[in-house]
Amino acid sequence: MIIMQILRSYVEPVLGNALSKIGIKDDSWKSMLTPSREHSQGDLSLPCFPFAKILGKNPVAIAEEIASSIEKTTEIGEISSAAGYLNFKANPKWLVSELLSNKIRIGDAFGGKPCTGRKVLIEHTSANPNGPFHVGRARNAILGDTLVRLHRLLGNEVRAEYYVDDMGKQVAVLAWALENLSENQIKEILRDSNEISPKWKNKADHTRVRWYQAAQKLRQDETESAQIELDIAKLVHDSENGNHKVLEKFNNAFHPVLEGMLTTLKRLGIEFDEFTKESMFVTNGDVEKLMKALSELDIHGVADNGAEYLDLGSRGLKGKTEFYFKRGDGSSLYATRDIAYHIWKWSQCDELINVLGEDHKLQARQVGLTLKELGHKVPEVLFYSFIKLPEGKMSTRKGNVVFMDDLLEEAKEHAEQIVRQLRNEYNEDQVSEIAEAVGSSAIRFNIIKVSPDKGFTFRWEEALAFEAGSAPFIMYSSTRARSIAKRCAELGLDVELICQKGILFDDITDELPDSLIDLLRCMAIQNDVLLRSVEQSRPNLFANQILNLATCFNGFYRDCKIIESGEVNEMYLQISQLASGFLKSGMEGLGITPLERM
RNA sequence: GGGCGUGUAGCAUAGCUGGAUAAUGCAUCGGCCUCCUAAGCCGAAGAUCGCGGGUUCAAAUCCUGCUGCGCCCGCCA
Repeated sequence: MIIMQILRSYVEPVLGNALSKIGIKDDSWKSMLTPSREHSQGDLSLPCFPFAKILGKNPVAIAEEIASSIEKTTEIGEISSAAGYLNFKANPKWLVSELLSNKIRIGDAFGGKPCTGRKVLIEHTSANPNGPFHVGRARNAILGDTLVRLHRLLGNEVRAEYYVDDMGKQVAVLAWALENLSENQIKEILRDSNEISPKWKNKADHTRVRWYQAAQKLRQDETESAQIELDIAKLVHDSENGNHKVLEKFNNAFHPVLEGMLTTLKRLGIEFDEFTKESMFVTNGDVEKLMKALSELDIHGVADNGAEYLDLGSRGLKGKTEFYFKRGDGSSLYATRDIAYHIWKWSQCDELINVLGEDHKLQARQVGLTLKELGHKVPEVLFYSFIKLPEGKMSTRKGNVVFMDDLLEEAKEHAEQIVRQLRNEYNEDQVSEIAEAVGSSAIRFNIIKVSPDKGFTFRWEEALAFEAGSAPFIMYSSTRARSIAKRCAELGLDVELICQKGILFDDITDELPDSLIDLLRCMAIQNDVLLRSVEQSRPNLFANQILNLATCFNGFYRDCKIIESGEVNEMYLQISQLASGFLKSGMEGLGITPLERM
């Protein structure tokens, strides 16, 4: 149930009537009737400037004329004009009764329906399993998981996928190193690098990455590299030809690393429904079939050594237009396998979304154009810009990197300090539980709240700021609401029963505090914002909504005492509980852990 | 060199399907805990929305040129 759309459905007929009376007959004004920019003026506004020319009148006068010709209704509480704008304000009493009517399923943009019937497949993260997450790589996982959660909140059936790169050079390097280098050799090769943190010496993503790094270093070393390159090339070649023994070796090499990486993500509330291995499309023949199909396209071309490509220039690609899908030796490339993967994904969903770093833009374009060429739909892609450090680009090699595991620990410790300071009555288990939730939620929110296409500079002070504008701020509002409900229950009230009662329009007082009305309006648009956030794949829009909701709740909390000298105001309690529910579902949508107390 | 993205108070950001006085947090200054959790609330101050042109009744928002920054332009992944 989308309240503001309901309001619109009441406004449009009366407004259309009024407009046709003064000579505006067509419907073009409908797109001009938009949510008010100036929040204090109304909920829906119509700028009357375009009518000025048509009617030969001053827009201010037109707005006034229309305003005075429309009668208030139960739903429309106020029609006013200001500076050429015609403003409609929802009747607060109507908002209260509508919101408390239990017709709205919290967090569900489509009212009573449990499901939209849409199957959405979201592929995100898919990081090469060769080392621990740093905050840069984690932006993908956090954005992707938030998108997954928001789609679920909307009622879509979602599958979260991790595409595992289990073949090719990167894994080959890791596998080679694990087989050929001893622990002592690693120590020697990496003697100039940072030591592994003792905290993570049992976490395979942190330990095995050293083998990977050592191998990378050796490969650059002139004297050693030739034979290593040959060895690795053979492994790569075998894996690409679907050699089971080699693929198993690769699997044994990266699997513990992937497990370690997933442990980190789990701590951030991120989980996957399915892992799909890249090698599957080689071993099941899909890639072979695909390359054959591509060879038969009009835009297909062959290089001197037999390598094959598509010339996408005629399909709108600029710059270098050749898109190679087959090497001279006949083997496939990463992008080719990715296309096979996409065709497979399309066979099991209605909507396909990929979360990719901005460095993949060209590649994604090539994949998209090729899919189109083959008669498939093009997936939607959420691109994000990279996270950098104040010192510059994040680079494991240069040691200029912040590991997600360290950030999580640091955030938790910081939160623990604050909890101990603020609530010395909590025991250590409580402190730890709260701190863990606060820490990981804050990290997530810090990243979600900024627009994906914006570059992001990671700063410790910001990641560890738990004030207004952060996840803990939202969590705090939510615990306030819960604490009130608990108090009411302690006073012997059946809170749930009271909330089910709703409230009759005529039983609502005419004088409602502004902050209460603000909270109502904020709740009224929540599902609209959710829908927009999902449609545009912009989690930051919804993050902002929940921040506003928390702020509005705090205002309501200030002005509307629910319990006053032992007496409970039932309407306030119902509104508080509704807000509590909106906060909770919103937090779940963002991956913020709701707490009972903090 | 070409393509894509980005530039908004001291800092970090929101707004960019054109519309009213450009919103929020941090930092700065001032006020609020005998009152449902002060991780909070209220107030003050702070912006030539990168620069120049254009379209429009109306531009932070659309178009165009310039400029700073980022990413990409492998028969790598």
